[in-house]
Amino acid sequence: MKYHHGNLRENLIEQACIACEDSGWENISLRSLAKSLNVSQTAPYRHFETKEELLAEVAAMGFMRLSDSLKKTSKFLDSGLAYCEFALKYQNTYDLMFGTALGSFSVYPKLQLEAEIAFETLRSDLKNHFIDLGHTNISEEIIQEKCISVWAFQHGIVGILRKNAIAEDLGVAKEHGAMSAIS
Amino acid sequence: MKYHHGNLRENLIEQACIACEDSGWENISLRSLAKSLNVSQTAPYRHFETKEELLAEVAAMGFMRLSDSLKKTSKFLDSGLAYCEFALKYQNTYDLMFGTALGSFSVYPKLQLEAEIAFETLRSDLKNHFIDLGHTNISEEIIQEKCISVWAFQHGIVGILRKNAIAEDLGVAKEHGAMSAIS
DNA sequence: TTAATATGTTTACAGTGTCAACATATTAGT
DNA sequence: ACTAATATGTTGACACTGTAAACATATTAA
Repeated sequence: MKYHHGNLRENLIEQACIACEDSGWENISLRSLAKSLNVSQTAPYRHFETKEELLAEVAAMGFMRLSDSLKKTSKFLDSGLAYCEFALKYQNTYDLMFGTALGSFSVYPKLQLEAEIAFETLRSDLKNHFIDLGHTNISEEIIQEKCISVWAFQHGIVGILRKNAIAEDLGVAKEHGAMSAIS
Repeated sequence: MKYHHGNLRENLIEQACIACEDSGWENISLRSLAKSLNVSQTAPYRHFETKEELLAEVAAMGFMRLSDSLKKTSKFLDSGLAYCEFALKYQNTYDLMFGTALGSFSVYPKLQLEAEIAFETLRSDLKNHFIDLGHTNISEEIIQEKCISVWAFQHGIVGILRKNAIAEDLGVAKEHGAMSAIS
């Protein structure tokens, strides 16, 4: 059950998650990761074919945590805020999840699965929200569509505002967020 | 007027733009860029303090081209489409412009300026759109706010859809885009 | 014409991802 | 229990990378 190191694979993911949030995915190096775990520089290659494969694992963990954050909210309108908070609290991880480090999610089944779970969480919240509002006969397609809108909008707001390219008033945008996209 | 190479600085930016769109900003290297211009590996450092400074220049060019694309549209509703088309046509450049390669735009005055010009283009289109619709007394603040919404939404849609994380039906989303964000 | 400055080169350092060859610990098959 | 297969780890190497320091020369300004 126990090989040389024990569970190098999980330890690598764990350390990579920390390193990612600490200093961004671009500054993660397999070599320093390996060194910090007292293991040779090429040891990670027994567990990941490439660095990107490890990063995909880190991103998947990010989606799991996002799902958790979303699940903690009771009302849908809080979801938007929770999403924003997650994105701003774990900026570096968020960048990995939605940035260009990884290609299409479909290359990494686990990552795709976790991303879908996060989306499903939002979708069911939205569905309940519509029910609460008395909109009872809304098709799944429309819910899906609206959900994409909400996600995209929140994602866009977060991205644009973090650039400081246009405006700094995040508070307004946050409250504005979920509301306007589903109006 | 003519130094050793002539105009190495502009040539570097030019080649970097091509290389970026060809293979992504992550695969740009100052060394290979220098080599392709028949110049020593460290020559670029006489014109850019760091690689990021060159990338900022490439991103600024991207915003200039985005502004051009937006200016070519006559009606506001076409702006959203033009934005989407730009983002999808110049994916790698778009990633540089909105991704995590550069920090806050304000570090690079020229980049910030060009980004603001692009935003202003969209904003004036939106203002005219409201006028066309008969909404005559809308405050600048609200226009600004709505404009951020539109941009963020389009940005979000592009990002999410390119991930294939949720849905593939871009056509729907594109048409859906500009409309719903300003409803 | 001379001094300052802009531009370019050579050399070097420390770091990277990843491959190939090899070593050994663990497990599976007989 | 012995053996073969496999999983895991190490060493060493290759070809890259950004960028700093020291030096050389072309152009411009005084």
